[in-house]
Amino acid sequence: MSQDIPVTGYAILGLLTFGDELTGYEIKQRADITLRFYWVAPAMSQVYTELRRLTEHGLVRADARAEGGREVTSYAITGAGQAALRDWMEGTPAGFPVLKHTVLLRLLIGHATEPGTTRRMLDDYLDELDRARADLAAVREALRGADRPGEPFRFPSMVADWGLDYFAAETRHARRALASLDETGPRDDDAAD
Amino acid sequence: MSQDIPVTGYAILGLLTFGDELTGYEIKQRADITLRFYWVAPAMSQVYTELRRLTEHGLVRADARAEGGREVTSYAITGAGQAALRDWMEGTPAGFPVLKHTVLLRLLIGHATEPGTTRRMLDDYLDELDRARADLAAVREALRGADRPGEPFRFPSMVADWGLDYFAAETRHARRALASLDETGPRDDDAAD
DNA sequence: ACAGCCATGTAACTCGTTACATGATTAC
DNA sequence: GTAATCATGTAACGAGTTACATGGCTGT
Repeated sequence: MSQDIPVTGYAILGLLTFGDELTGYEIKQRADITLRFYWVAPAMSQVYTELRRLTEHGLVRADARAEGGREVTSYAITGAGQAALRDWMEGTPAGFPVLKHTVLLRLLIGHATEPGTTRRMLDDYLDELDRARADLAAVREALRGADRPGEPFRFPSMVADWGLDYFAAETRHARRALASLDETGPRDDDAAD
Repeated sequence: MSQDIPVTGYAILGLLTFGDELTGYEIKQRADITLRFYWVAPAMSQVYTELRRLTEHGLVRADARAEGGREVTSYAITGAGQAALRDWMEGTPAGFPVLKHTVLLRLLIGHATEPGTTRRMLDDYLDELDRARADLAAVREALRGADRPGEPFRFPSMVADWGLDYFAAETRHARRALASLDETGPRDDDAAD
């Protein structure tokens, strides 16, 4: 049933389960505000590639219409698509999240550079975290009113709350790391060792 | 100075800053217990590919010797390698972590499957989290005694503590999501909507 | 004797990216 | 009129994976 579709394909399929018919362009936009936090923000070209594959497998239906002078194609999930998605969700082992955390990677080898570099990196990270937090918080707010059990945005809301807590935790960790860096003293030439 | 080296290359370079000369095989092992949590556990073949590239760029020195009947090659970071690593750490913008979180992705579209599937997934995730936590805790313990400011494992310890807190937070989030799923009632056929 | 670990690599392949290309519609 | 946004693709490429291949050394 569900063969040869990469996870991003299922992610796109998932975006199409919220009711609307979407163009590739719109899927990219939705991905940028949702998937981006937990999976990836796929490139436009990747979205189109994936949509073609899904169409070939019969998991989505392409609905091409002429809108003014240009061809616009919307995509809707098919019955087979919903079945494939369900199969995937039931039949795939949880799989541990993969974290590509450049900040932690660079903190790990912090001894290979000056403390100031590491501090600057952590400060930058705090800024970016705050931006991400604000973006996600806006998304979360937009879901209010339809986030109770049985309502359409229940699961997206749960995920958004999870993500907001995650960002909050990351902020705490980065602050703690900064504080720990200061333990040596702002200029680290006396108390070391 | 630092051109054309993928992040995993710098990660390997970083592993070589802790003093030892390592074989490709040993690097893979170290990566599996450290990098795996914050970056990736590269495939063996990838480790060798990267080592060849680093050698070509003069960032590591390959030290081949005959050990019994077989050729064993150890790698050590060079001065140029340390400079390249420092350049990379100073000159690269922080870059937001990329999270490929299949569990969150599937929770996001939880409405597309039965509640039991989602519960099972979260239960599995809790198990895996506990295993990962135990693995990382063991690593953390091994660093004790050399984790103060100025000591060699200060930064690895900071990162391990960060990671342990992260796993703890994930555990809380998964439990909260499970609790929230139960809000509808263990069998969800009455109070929904 | 045989399994499991140590050690090194090649080949084929896939996901996903960046760069490039095109053109229509909308907002200022 | 012109910039931004909507919309769709192709081509080249790179990082990283799995599968395959080889062989010595070590413990039981």
